[in-house]
Amino acid sequence: MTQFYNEYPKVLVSVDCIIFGFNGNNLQVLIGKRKMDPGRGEWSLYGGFVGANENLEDAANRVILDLTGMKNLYIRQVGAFGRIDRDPGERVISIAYCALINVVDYDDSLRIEHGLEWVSLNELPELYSDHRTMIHDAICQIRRRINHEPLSFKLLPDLFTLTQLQHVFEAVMGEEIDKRNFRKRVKDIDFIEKTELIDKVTSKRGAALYRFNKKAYEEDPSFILK
Amino acid sequence: MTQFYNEYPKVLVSVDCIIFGFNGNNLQVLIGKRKMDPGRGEWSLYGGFVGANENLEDAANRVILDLTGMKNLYIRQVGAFGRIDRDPGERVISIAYCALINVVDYDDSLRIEHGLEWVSLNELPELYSDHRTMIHDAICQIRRRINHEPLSFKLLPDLFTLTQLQHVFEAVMGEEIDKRNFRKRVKDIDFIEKTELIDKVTSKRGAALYRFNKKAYEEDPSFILK
DNA sequence: ACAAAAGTGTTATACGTACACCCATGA
DNA sequence: TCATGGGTGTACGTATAACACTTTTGT
Repeated sequence: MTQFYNEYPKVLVSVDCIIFGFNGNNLQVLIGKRKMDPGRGEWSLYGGFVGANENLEDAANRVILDLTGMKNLYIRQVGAFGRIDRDPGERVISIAYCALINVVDYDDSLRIEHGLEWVSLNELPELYSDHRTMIHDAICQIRRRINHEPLSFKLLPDLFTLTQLQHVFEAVMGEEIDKRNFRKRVKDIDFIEKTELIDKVTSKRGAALYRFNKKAYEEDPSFILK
Repeated sequence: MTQFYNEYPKVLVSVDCIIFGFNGNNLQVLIGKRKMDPGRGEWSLYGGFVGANENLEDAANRVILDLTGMKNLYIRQVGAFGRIDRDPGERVISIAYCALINVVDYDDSLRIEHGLEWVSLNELPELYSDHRTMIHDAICQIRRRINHEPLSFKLLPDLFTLTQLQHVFEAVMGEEIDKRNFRKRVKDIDFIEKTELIDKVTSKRGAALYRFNKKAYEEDPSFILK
């Protein structure tokens, strides 16, 4: 079986998934209480071991599909976490992935079935092992990317108001943005398209609904919002 | 031995090290021809397997020490690479690390002993497995960081001229920089200190030598060069 | 004397930021 | 009628980018 590298140690490799959602005000992460030893009962990200014939990203997508029923999400590797004693059971090296989902698309019964909770970033409890570091690294990465990649739309429905979009940016960056300046910048971005539709849910007056035009983006993916 | 996760597959985990140097004009990477199967004779990064009781970064530092005799280098994780068939021998997941060294400090006999070559980024040959992707990801990361972290000095001697420093930035970013604008920005950075020393090697007139003041940096690590 | 690299300021433009009021509607 | 969120423009200051000539010295 092993042909070349007989003499070297093998270790368990897992993926841990940081699933971000947006509740209108805050970025939230899906966490749950561990249902197995070691660490039973501690708050934890959801993860899984990488199969012998499974790519890392496939493993992450498998875990996320299991958790959310969703496919083809925006997903990025956050990094490898391999501290010797990071898993109290035995040596496990874990590759963290983060994904962004629109919570409205999420079938909440799946969340309950898995015993998961949406927790706002600023209300995170103590977490198992190095999971807090993973989340921290993930949010740093998203902050870096949000002004250069069309991330923000992944956290929103297909149709969204500019106020909703602004709230996503504010939640990710952790600071308030001036409404007029924000809208001025958005106007310059061709692939954020105004539709004829009006959202009457979030305000009495009604707000114009916008849409991310993927084709327009792919024709000219230059994108610097700030 | 295995207490908790008996049923899951274990795999080999390695680190691959992307060692960047600067030759005065170009960024260069240390690569060598593989001396073992699989892939014997192909150009490759230098790596090593992660020990059962070894942290990932420790493994990377071990490999780099072996290769260069140098410790405490600037080192960053680039990412985990785990495509099923990335290693033709058997499943190996590799964590890529990049390091920056000042080539003048490097004992060239070690390079020769390991059969390594400095190769400029724009002259890379075909590389073993996914090593080209690793290098690509590493340089992208350095480009992102060079304006926010004091990286550039790691590629230079302790004393350097502003022209040398500018050449580092140009090599990393892959574009020319205006000399006057560059020097203007450097003047605003307190921890890049002018010394009384003059370098007479690189020019007839002589150029002032500068130094990175680590203490000053740590007191005020805010740093945006561009 | 000349070649080669060091060193030095000004100006125009673009960009980011601060800021306050009217509008439309449902309750 | 009033409370709520939607929508709009300007002025100022800062940061960035473009640009050319003089100095020193070794050969």
